[in-house]
Amino acid sequence: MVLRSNSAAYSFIRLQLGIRISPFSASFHSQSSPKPFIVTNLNDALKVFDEMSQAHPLPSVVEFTQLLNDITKMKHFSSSIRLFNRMCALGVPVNEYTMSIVINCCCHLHRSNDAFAVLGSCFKRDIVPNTAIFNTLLNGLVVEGRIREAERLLVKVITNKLCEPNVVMYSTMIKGLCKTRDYVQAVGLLKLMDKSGCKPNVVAYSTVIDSMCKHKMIDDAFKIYKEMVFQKGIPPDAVTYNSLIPGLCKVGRSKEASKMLKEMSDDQKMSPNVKTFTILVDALCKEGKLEEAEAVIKSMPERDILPNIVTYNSLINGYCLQGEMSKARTDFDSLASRCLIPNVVTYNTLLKGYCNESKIDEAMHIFNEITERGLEPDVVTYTTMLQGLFRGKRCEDAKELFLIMKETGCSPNDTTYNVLLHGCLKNQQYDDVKMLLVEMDERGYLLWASNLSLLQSRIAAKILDESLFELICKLEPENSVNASCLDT
DNA sequence: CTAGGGTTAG
Repeated sequence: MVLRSNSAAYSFIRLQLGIRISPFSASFHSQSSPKPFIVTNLNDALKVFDEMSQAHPLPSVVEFTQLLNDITKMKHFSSSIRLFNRMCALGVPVNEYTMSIVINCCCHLHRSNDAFAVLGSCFKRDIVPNTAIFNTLLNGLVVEGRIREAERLLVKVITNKLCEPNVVMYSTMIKGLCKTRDYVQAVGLLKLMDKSGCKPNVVAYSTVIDSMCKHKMIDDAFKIYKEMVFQKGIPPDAVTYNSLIPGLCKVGRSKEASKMLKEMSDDQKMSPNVKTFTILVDALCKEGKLEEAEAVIKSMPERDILPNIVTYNSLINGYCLQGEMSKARTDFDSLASRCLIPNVVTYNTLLKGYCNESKIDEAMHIFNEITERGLEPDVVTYTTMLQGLFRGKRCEDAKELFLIMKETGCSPNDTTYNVLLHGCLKNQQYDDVKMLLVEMDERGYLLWASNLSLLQSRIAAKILDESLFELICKLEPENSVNASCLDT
């Protein structure tokens, strides 16, 4: 149970802050007044603040707080906090609303400790924190992964009646519990809300559903979904579907995903968009169901949704995976007539397709086309091309390209190094192995399992020197991924 | 002022 009874009244906040809690202090009611200034950037805002702070008499707390709110909305959280401190120094009688903005800023900066310090000064100033303030604090802890502390805070809020917890507060706690995969407690809290009269809504349920979908617990997710819809009568919304559809795709159940997407499309209140459809198209392509993927794309305009370049990248990738390069090429060539501009991912996809077919000259052609079209080859482009060159046994070209890559300022990453290492080992380019291992070690990159076994076998066969073992051990291969796909 | 979601390539 989350809400075990706890008699250590007040202790959590008091201990944490060293402050006295006065829940019965009078609340401050500010009057609203028109906005004095309109600011759109930080510099203007800071100028306005300077003017305000030099005015006689000093503008009211309401005006200062509105300015603070504007700066916070521009996401200049640190500046807001600085100005708040200056307000306090000026003697502006800050109120509950000012405090909530500052606490919000601290939490956005992942500094809940500072947020609690602000809460402490609320109590000192006899400002009663409201539910929104406690929700923000709770969320701050959850965002920082301090789930146990978040739980304790919630318990204190309830047992000490610091504020009336609402559905937002419970949902925030549920998010935290899901984060640690504590679904027993997360679901328990849903039930407890029900009993306590604070009925869980679609957000509370969808939080749990989404987390389960992300962790491939699709059956559990549907159990909660059914409970929500059929037992509680809460209809799903677009967010619920956007969790369940990718969740089904992720576990290879694209048929059900496509049924669900149709269900979603039939609902007038729901609006699946191009991303929702692209998830399904991509899943179908990866399962090799290209005709179905094409059908989904064809059906999109009927729903006033136009496939974009990302949708077509998935389709092109699907054909590349099936080895149907001519179809991939046809779709690629048709992009212009659909008013779509290929991006670097499009080219990388085709490049990989040609490399997999060992059509290195075609791949080279695509590679050159990237720059001709005014795009920049990225680390994926270079890595794919390097892999293709090694596959075509063009080791000298590969080494040359690696140099060009570095010269143009494109930093190789761990995949690049593993691809190079694999290529060298498979092509008997043993002179380069040590240099690559040293550079990987310098950058802290991990060794793929496939490369580890290649290295071990070469050492066992006395082709490579035993002294490399020490270096290999430092690359922590036990944590690395299996890249046996390279051997195809 | 506070809680949940979604796309492509090595």
